[in-house]
Amino acid sequence: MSDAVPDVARAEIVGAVRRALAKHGYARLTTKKVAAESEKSEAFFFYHYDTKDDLVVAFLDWATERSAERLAAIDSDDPVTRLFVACDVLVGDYEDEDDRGINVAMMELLSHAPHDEAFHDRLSAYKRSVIDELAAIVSLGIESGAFRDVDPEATAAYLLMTADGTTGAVMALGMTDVGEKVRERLFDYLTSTVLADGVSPPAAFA
Amino acid sequence: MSDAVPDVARAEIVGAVRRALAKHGYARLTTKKVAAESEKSEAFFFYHYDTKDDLVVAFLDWATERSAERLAAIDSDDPVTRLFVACDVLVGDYEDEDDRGINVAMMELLSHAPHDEAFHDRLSAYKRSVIDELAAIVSLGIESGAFRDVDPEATAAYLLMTADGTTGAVMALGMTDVGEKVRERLFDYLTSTVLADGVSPPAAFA
DNA sequence: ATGTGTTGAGTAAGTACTTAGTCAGATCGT
DNA sequence: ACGATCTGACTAAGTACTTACTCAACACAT
Repeated sequence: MSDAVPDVARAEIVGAVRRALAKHGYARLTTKKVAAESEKSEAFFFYHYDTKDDLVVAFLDWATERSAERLAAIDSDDPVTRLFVACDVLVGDYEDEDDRGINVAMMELLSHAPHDEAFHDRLSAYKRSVIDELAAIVSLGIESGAFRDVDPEATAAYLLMTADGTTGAVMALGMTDVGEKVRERLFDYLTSTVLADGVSPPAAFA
Repeated sequence: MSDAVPDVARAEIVGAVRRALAKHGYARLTTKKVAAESEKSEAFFFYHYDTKDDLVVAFLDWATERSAERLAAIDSDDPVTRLFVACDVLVGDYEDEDDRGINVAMMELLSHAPHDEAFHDRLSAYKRSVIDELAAIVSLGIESGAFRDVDPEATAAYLLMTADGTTGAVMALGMTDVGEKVRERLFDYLTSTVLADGVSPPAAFA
């Protein structure tokens, strides 16, 4: 669909937007700064995309796709493992600088979503899909008897909101101590409230 | 401290910045748009504050103070009631348009915090103070025997992160259904994990 | 008269986006 | 085979406009 932009050009553009966002933030983003993050000229970006906003949307599409793929890539048949790993992925890795930049950028676009329809549409679709994905894991666990009979949708939403809030404080403000504590509580919650009696968390999340 | 700006002028300025942020977002905020939200001229704002950023910081100071006051204003001696009401306040009221605008604006400033030291300093101090406040309530509850022997700091951080994530998705994306579900789960969490055996939630939070 | 508050009319430095053109390589008629 | 022509990718140098911020001048209370 609408693949007017060649892959190699889009990769270059998305990379430059990503680096510029990490360095300056969305509010201070200019097309000049984007171009400065690549070897190409400023006009190069306007040759492939019509407006500055389209550049950012291209980055956002890439970022949401990447995040969705990371969730989908969890390769385990065990619902218990899948749920713990999924939450771990959603909270994010604040040691990794690239990851941090991408997460902060997505947050800034999220908070600008009320004023930008393209951001709003893409981000709410993304959040919905993550909730669906988590709810599917929860449903699977209930069927297999590993989980209690909780409401899958509500549980999924609850877990995602906790993860989102944590990435905000940790990635944007650097409150890593809070991040550690919340991660711990979150896994405690899964163990005590979602897992059925007698089921233990995966070894890595003790 | 540093009350160079008269109260009446500051109120006018903070109000105009608040309305401009609600209407356009931080990324698209201009001093012209701020002035358009008041009867005063653009130069009026530069007479009282040196830079555009100072105007936004004045708003941020007002907003964090307002939020902190709301938490502190909870008037109950019962730790159970105080904890439930505090969480209710933190998740926010997404029916109220003003409240929504303020919360979205604070979120946008939060996600810009990595690129703005003034934002970073104010917002991390604010988050810390909220965690402290919540932790104090939890400690009180433990002493009184109404709560289990949980870690006050970790529990406080966990609750705040969940509330923060929820306001994000709900206020910025309008996912009110998710908000309802999470609120419900959050109160369930308090009831089943924080409250001691036999202690019931306040009537309003059944 | 002096100081405090306020403004209309600026200005220099950006801002997103355009234009007119270069250039490498595919396609073509002969 | 070989030049002519076309096409998509790319850019240097703009353009029209917006931006944050300034300043001389005015109002008015003390």
